[in-house]
Amino acid sequence: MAGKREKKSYVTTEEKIKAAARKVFMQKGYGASRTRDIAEEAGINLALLNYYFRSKEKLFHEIMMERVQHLFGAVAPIINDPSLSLESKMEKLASAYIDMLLENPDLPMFVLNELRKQPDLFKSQMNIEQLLKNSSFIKQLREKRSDVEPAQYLMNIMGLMLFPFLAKPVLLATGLAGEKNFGTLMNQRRQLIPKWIKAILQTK
Amino acid sequence: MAGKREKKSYVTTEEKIKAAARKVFMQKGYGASRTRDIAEEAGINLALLNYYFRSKEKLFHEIMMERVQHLFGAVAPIINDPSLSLESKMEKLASAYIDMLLENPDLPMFVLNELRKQPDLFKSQMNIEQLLKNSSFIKQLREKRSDVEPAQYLMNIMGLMLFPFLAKPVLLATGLAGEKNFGTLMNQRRQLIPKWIKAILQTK
DNA sequence: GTCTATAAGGGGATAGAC
DNA sequence: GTCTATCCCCTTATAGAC
Repeated sequence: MAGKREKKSYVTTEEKIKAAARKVFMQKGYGASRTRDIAEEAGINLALLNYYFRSKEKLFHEIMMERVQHLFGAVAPIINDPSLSLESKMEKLASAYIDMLLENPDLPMFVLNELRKQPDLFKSQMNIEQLLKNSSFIKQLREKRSDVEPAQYLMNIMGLMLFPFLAKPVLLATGLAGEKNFGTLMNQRRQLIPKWIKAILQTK
Repeated sequence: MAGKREKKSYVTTEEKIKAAARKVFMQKGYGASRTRDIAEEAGINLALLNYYFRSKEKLFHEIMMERVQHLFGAVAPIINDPSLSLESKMEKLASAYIDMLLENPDLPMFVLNELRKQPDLFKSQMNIEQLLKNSSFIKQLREKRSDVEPAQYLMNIMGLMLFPFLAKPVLLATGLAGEKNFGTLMNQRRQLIPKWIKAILQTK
C-alpha cells in the first residue's frame, strides 16, 4: 500500500488519489463513478490507481469509511459526555454539525445513499448500537420524556440539522433559497434548532 | 411510443417495462442501473426496451418525472387551500405524507439524490417557485412568525416527515429501530409532528 | 513509482428475421 | 411487437518497459 503516514509537507500520490476519489465518488456515487475520472482528477495514470489501491471497490471502501467517520464522528463525544446537560448537548451538536455541513454540503446525501445500497458497511466499522443505547444522551431523553421513544427525538435533532442539506438542490431549484442565502439560513438554524428541540421536548 | 392509455385490464408491455424500470432505478440510481437488468426484471428482451423508449435516458426521464410528481404532488392541493388553518394543513400534510412514504420508503432518497445530480430536471417540469410563494401556507407562516423566514419552517415540516425515511438504513443498522418497529414509530409521528410543529412555531 | 499498451468483459443500442 | 445476434464503445484491471 506504499508507505503509510509519511508526514511530509508535500502531497503524496496516495493522498492525491484519495482526494480525487473523494470528489468523484461524492459527486456521482460508487456505481456511476469511473476510475478513469478519478485518475484524471488526480493528475495521474489509471494504472497507478490500481497500483495503490488494487481495485475500485477497495478504494471506495476506504473513502466510504472515512466519510462515515467524518459525518458521525463529531456526535459520539458530545452525546456521551455525562457532564453536559441535555440543552448544552443540543447546542454543541447543532453548532458543530452546522459548521461541518456548511463545509461538506454533499456529505450527508453521499453517506446515506451509499449506506442504503450497502447497509453492512456500517455494522462492520463500529458498534454504534451499544455506544448509543448506553449514552448519557439517551438516558437524559428518557428522563425528560418517558412517554415517547428517544429514537423519535434523535430523528428530530438529526433531521433538523441534516435535512436542509439533503434537500438543498430542491431548495435552490424552487427558489426557496439562493446559493448565498442558503448559508445565512443555516447559520440562523445554529441558534434556532436548540430552541426548537427544547420546545419539542416540552410538548404535551 | 405504442398506443397510450389502453385502459385494458391486462398489463401492457410498456407498463411492465416502466414498473421494472421504477424498481431498478429506485434501487440503484440512474448511473448504476443497467438496461439489461430492467429488461430481465420486466421479463422481456433488451431490444424491446429500446423499441418502446428509444434510450435508457428517455426511459429514466419518464420514471423520474413520475416519481417527482408522486413525492411532491400531494403537497400542492393542501398547501394552497385557503380554507384550511395552518394547524389543519399540517395535520393533513403529516397524515397524507406518512401514509404515502410507508408505501414508498425509498422514494425520497431516490428523488433527492437524482435531483442533486440533475437539478434542471426540476425546473423544467413545473413552476413551483410561484406556486409556493403565493400559497396560503406561506402567507399563514408569515402572519404567525414575521421574525423567521417561512423557508425555515418549511424545511422543518418536510424534514420531520422525510428524514426518518432518508436515514432508515442507518436506523436499522444501528439498532435504533427494527423493520417492524419502524412502521410503529412512523405511525406515532403522524400525530406527533403536527404538535411538534405547533410548538416550534410558538418558540420565543 | 510511474508510464504505455492491451487484455477481458460490460453495457447501450440497432439490424434484421419472424 | 418481439426475438436473436451483433456492433462498438467504454471500463476495470494487469503486463511489462522504464
